[in-house]
Amino acid sequence: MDGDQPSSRDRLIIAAQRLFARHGYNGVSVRDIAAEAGMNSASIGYYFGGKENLLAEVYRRSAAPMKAERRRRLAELDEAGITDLPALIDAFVRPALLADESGSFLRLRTILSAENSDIFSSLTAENFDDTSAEFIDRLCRALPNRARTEIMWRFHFMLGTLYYSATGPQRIATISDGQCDPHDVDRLLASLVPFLVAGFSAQEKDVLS
Amino acid sequence: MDGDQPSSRDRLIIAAQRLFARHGYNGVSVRDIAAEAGMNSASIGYYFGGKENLLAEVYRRSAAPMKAERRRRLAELDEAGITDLPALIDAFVRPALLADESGSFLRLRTILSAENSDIFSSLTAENFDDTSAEFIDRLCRALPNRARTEIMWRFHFMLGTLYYSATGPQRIATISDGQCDPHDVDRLLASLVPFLVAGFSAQEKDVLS
DNA sequence: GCCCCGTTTACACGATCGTTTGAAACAGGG
DNA sequence: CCCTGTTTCAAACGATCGTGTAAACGGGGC
Repeated sequence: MDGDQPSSRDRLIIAAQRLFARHGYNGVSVRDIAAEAGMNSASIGYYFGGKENLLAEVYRRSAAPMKAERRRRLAELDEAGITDLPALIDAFVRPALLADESGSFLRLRTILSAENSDIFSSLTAENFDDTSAEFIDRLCRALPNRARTEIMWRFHFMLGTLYYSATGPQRIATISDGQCDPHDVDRLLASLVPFLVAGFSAQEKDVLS
Repeated sequence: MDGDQPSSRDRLIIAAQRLFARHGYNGVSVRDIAAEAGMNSASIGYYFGGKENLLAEVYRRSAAPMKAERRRRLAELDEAGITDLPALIDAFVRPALLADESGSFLRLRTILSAENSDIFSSLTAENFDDTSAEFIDRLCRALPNRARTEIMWRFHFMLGTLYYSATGPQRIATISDGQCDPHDVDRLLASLVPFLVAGFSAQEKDVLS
């Protein structure tokens, strides 16, 4: 192991990531974060200039590896010439659930989207709009006789299954008496990917609009 | 129209419902709620004894019509002898999105699940566990050669698509340049129900576990 | 030795939080 | 009209919020 300790700045980001994901943005004070990191509460003003900037830093820090992993898997698919739907969906879904332990970043994003929708939308657009567009393009290519609008709806539904698995895991665990554990990522994916593949492949119902 | 004005107590609940759904629990102060209802902030202490009790009241008040509508539609199905999957899923999904304008109750529940997971789980169990079990039973009957565990996973995914449609609607609207509007409930359902039907009907992938 | 400068600390500021209080305003029956 | 119980109000409570400030710390270059 490398003996380098994380810098004070990093310790703050890590502590904030954990607490924000657990209790939301408004539910955590700068004093809480500083205490979790073992530092003085004024240091977050020193390093980031304020609580909001710390949040932005947490968001960027967490989004980066997830984006990178998605890109890596896409490149892998390209190299192997694979274009089938299951592989594509897996390449999108798996990095989101593996990015950090038990998807605490997805949880953070869900909370932000509800609590601070203005801050959230700008952060999301900044960090994810390009990746999403890329995946929608590929989905359209994998499903050539589905309308692009319909694909976008289904992409939207897929995001829902992803976020909810990270946000509300205790619900399914309760209902199933512990038989379904959303923290077991491999088991979750084994059910989620076929579910999504079938959903994406569904015949379009004739809608009036 | 009936000339009865809503009672002061009801006005507070309605105002709280709106604000909680918009900004979360921690993001709204009792003074905000009182102002929205046009009353003094002390009245929420007078009527409910505290902010948390007001939240519980809001939750119960919002959950009731949604539950009732689901039951009504199920009874309708029973009466007509309908047991097919699309009708069943529609009976579960539609009341959630129609219960109040643009699913603000789903939004509230998502926020609570993330912000105050302890309060939330008790409220959810109190208000929804029976309904969920009922639907899972019916899903198992409609899909007799799928394992119950798998059905529960897919039920979990369905909840995700529901909640996310209410929580993060702006995302899909942005990505699609406004072509997909999650507030258009009919259009949303026209895409969502076939998606879910296909997902529920999917072949099970052979999982090791 | 000394100073310098990036870091960390303790502390105070004004604002706002949830809640409580006590009295004013209100209603209706005697 | 007064009495009684309910509802509303302004004001204040102690606690905690995010932030700013100024002093103390500590290791490398002179």
